[in-house]
Amino acid sequence: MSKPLPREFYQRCTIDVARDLVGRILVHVLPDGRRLSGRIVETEAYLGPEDPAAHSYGGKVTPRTQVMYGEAGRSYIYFIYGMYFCFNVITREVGVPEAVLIRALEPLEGLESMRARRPHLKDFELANGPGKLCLALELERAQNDIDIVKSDKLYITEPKSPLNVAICDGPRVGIGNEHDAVHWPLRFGLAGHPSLSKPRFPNYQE
DNA sequence: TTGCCGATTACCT
DNA sequence: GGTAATCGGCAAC
Repeated sequence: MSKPLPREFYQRCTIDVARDLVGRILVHVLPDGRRLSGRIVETEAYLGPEDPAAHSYGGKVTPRTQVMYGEAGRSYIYFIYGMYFCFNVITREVGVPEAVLIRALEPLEGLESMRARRPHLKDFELANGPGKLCLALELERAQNDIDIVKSDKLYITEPKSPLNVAICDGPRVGIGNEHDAVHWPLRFGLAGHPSLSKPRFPNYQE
């Protein structure tokens, strides 16, 4: 098994973590031995009490958001729109409820499994959105609040061959119209990658 | 290519 | 009871 990124990686400034996670590899090894993985091509930073788009806005603590106050390097998976899951990683120190949402992957391992579940999709479309990547990697409630620094089943690691591609940024997706948080450039992506989610990054010219 | 809409449920007020 | 860090289908342009 390749080495998970260390706790220190996630204990830094959330914006830096979000940008630095782009290009790295998310791995999920299932109980039956199947290995599902993909290159992270898009992320978003969520900045805690002062971020109107964060679940932890205003320092809110609920059964759902409790994980956000925990240790950096744990997973935060929540159920949304009655049908989908979203996968996040907790950042910063204990008590500071910030996280990075993983928004899109380029599928790398386990393509047969992913195609079998979504036969009508092209390979690059199997995980090009936060809900879709959870379907592709089979991430759900059971994977919430896992320590992805210590786990050998769910972790993020360095790619064998890093891509030398520019990282673009833009406003976050799906967070409504309140405040000027709509415009904060907290979304990061591998410039021009086919597996980026919709909508397109506005400031990136292909 | 863009935009609207319905699906479906946990969570919060 | 309203709404959400979404997706896929379909209509219109």
